[in-house]
Amino acid sequence: MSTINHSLKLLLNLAKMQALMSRRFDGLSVHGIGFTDFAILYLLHQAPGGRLRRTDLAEKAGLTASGITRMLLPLEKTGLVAREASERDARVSYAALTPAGRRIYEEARETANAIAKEIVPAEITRNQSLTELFKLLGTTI
Amino acid sequence: MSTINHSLKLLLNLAKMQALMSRRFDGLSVHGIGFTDFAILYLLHQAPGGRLRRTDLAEKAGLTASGITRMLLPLEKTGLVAREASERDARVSYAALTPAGRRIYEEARETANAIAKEIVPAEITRNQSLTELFKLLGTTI
DNA sequence: GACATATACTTGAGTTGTCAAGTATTTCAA
DNA sequence: TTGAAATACTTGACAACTCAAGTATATGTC
Repeated sequence: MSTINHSLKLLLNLAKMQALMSRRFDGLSVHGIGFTDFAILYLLHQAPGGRLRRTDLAEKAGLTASGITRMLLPLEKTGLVAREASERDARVSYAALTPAGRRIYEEARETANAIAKEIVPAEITRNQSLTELFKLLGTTI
Repeated sequence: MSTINHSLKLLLNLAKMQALMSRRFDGLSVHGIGFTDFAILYLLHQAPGGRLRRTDLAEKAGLTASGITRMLLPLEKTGLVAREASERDARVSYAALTPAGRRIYEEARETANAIAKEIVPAEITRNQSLTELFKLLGTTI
């Protein structure tokens, strides 16, 4: 085979797009957070009780356990996320959204929604095949 | 609006998928290169004369000018890419694929093709809407 | 032909992750 | 009930970028 297959081409495009996109989301910096921070706040906001085990949060965000430790550090320092221990298992600790975290999230969400709309034309998001892709790959947030 | 719109959800998924994916491409390390290195070699391989201006390469790869300088450094050091000056414009320099670079690229391509096939089921790649997405966003590699 | 502006690139400093290895706790099987 | 293996997390060292600011050259305008 002397060329790249379609799957690989798609992944190259995906990588490029993600790079461009994440730079656009610098607009979130007015709220003092980055794109990944936003994803974390979103996941916590969605979770029952506004909290998740660090491992689960890592998995949902597509990060490693180590990556989550690193990303949560500044969020805990600024008080957007609190660390909570589990009384059942001394190994686990939770990341929980604080009231301040919730407030920032809700503000940042408006900005993020606006940026996303700019980047991705609305018709595209209604296209089934993309959700199919994510489903098949098991990466749905 | 109290929730995330579809565009934003799509972008969150995209980011997650890209993170997972790029970790899978650690398989390229047997060739001594990473995923972005591979993308660079691919773009040079494709280009007429096997070379591109650094700026153009950056744009095509979705990196900044600074990022390209940084990424090319080790590739030049290991001799996969050569720096060539322009005789028309003293500001520009080209990145050119060397014979060694071409060889490594061709080897790595087989690995990358195989990994991509594993990650993305073939049916998906035939789905138009994804290419539509990339086209509309103008990010096609 | 001189000067403002644009373009191509590099560099310093910082951010956001990774992997490999380490620590603590839990679970399971003999 | 005692180890061996698994799980949850953290840490050190490093990679792969980013932005802001700098240098050098080119271009267009008066």
